Amino acid sequence: MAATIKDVAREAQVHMSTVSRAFSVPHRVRPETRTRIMEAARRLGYRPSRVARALTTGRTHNIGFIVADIANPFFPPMIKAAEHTARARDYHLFVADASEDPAIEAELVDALAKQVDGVVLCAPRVSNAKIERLNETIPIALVNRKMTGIPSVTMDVVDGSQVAIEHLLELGHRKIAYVSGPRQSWTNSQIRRSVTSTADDRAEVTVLGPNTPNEDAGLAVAEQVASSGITAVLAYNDLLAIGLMEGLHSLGVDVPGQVSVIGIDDTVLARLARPSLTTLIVPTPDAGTAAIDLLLQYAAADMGEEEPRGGAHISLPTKLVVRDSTAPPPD
Amino acid sequence: MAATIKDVAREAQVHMSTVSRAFSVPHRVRPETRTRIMEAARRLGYRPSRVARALTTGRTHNIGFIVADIANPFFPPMIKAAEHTARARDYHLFVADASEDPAIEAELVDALAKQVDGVVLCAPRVSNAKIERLNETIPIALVNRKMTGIPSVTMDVVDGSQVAIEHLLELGHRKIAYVSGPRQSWTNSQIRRSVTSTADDRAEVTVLGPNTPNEDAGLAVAEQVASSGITAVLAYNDLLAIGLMEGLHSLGVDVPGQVSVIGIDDTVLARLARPSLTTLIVPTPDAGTAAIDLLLQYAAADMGEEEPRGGAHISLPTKLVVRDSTAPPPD
DNA sequence: TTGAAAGCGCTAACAT
DNA sequence: ATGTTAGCGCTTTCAA
Repeated sequence: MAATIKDVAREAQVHMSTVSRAFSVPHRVRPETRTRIMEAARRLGYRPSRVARALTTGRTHNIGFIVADIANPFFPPMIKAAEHTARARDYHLFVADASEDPAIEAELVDALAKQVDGVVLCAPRVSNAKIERLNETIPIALVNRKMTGIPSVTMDVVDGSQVAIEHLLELGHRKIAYVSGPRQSWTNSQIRRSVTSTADDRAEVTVLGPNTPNEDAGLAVAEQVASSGITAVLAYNDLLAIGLMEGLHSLGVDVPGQVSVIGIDDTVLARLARPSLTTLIVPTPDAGTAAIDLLLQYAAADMGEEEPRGGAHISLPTKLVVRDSTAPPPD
Repeated sequence: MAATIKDVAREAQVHMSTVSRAFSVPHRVRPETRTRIMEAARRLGYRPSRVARALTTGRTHNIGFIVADIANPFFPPMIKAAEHTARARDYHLFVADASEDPAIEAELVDALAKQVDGVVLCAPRVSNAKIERLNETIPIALVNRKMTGIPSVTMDVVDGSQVAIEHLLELGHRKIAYVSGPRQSWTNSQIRRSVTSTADDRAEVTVLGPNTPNEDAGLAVAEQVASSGITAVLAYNDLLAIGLMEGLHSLGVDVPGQVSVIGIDDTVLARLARPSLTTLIVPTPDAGTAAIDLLLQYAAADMGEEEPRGGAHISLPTKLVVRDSTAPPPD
């Protein structure tokens, strides 16, 4: 059996509360006593039990990190950064995959609520109302969704898709499609709106979707694109864009010769695809880090350490990277 | 404040121990009482505290899942499957990223030990001796490493790389290189050995490396490949293979015209790369699932519920998928 | 079938 | 600066 605080106390000839202090408020115990305790702890291989600690303090030092789909290459860099940041703050990360399902998402929050100090919801598919309700149980931070009263970090896709559309316009495209993502995605609605308003009367915009944000869905939408006279498309993400390119390729439609394609996210795939994909760089690692910090700050406030502020919002800049999938439209 | 077992007890007019039973051993409480309790619990929105439960039972219902690099596309599908499997067994997953660093790996196990029932080490970089020692603290299961006395699941890369080399041999290659992965990787040594013994005296084999298993390292090794008369290479993983292809491309070396390249893992990238990458399919999701089940089984035994068996080992089959990066050598 | 009581490992007043 | 004590929310003997 592993050593407990009691064992250390006996070994160091002090009371257990002194051992406790030595670990949690070191400066409140005499240096010599402290070293004696630390020595004893080391000899016994003692590590404080975070579980027991959580029970008394009410803080678990754990964070829930819920994503729509771990296998979507958009998320891993974000998870990685979040995990590193959390660890640097002495927090551990529960990672859970909601399979793009709002119900699972909510259930996951409930299931984790009792053993985390907060949860970050990445690209949540669940409704605002539900998030509101969940946030009453447990502090929540959002990534890729903005809600008043809840800390959140988003990527500036409004600006980004505007830049993307301008790029297409400059190339001379006048029939543009937006290959939409999931209906429940906040980002998706932001992009759609931005695309429409940017094109305004300078180009005709068709919205294709909603779609599950994966390659297969992109593949499936190729036919519509090919048969509609569209010369350029912006897709909700790289996965859809790449699927679309494959679909167009097998339909004998040349990219970018006949149709230009732009993705969003700049996942590893974008650079590797042929033609390489023009896409929007979104700073996913920064988002992961920012979300953790925001949550921790918010959760601390929630514990009464300071006034809750709630509504902090961080918007991260995006950047268009032009590669080989965009060109002027055919004559 | 969230409802506790006490609140439910009061609401249902029973003693808290009865509530406890209603949740953990339902059949040991009278049906009517049970429904009354469940009703009360529902009304109060009660969820048992896993933290408190862990303190008494000694089982946290959490699992640690430590990978070398979350951002390496090899891992996400495995993490996803593991998380789903764990959840189906009522377990939550701590995911941690060891950054390919043995020291961090060990530290992570120690840090998590107190709040998990076991940890699965994926592609561990840490030494056997250290794993042995860690396993005394907390049940461990291994992925991509075989050790007597510790449950593990590996991919059959010995067979796989044999098949890969035979493929190259059949195409007529006689000067082959193995672009090695990290020195501490068990899989790496397995492959290296298998490559050498398969080629035997039928081809000359050069080992290039060790290398960090990423694109940059692959890129860096291109020059050596180009200048050595090698006509085919098997790489430790897809990342290295793809980096190598890029490197060769920028050196003006044609793949597969002048040099054939084979990867391992069949990550999403392999199909997308140009030329598309011939590679070994390894069943990462199955590995994730198997690891969780093995660990849980082992951990249960460890708690005295049955005789510990320890050494279970599962080997998952691999399969060569031939794409466009392999061809006969130049005349 | 249910209740009473002890205790899991730790922290946090409070007392000394 | 350190010891005492109560208690976090739950499970688990032991009694009734």
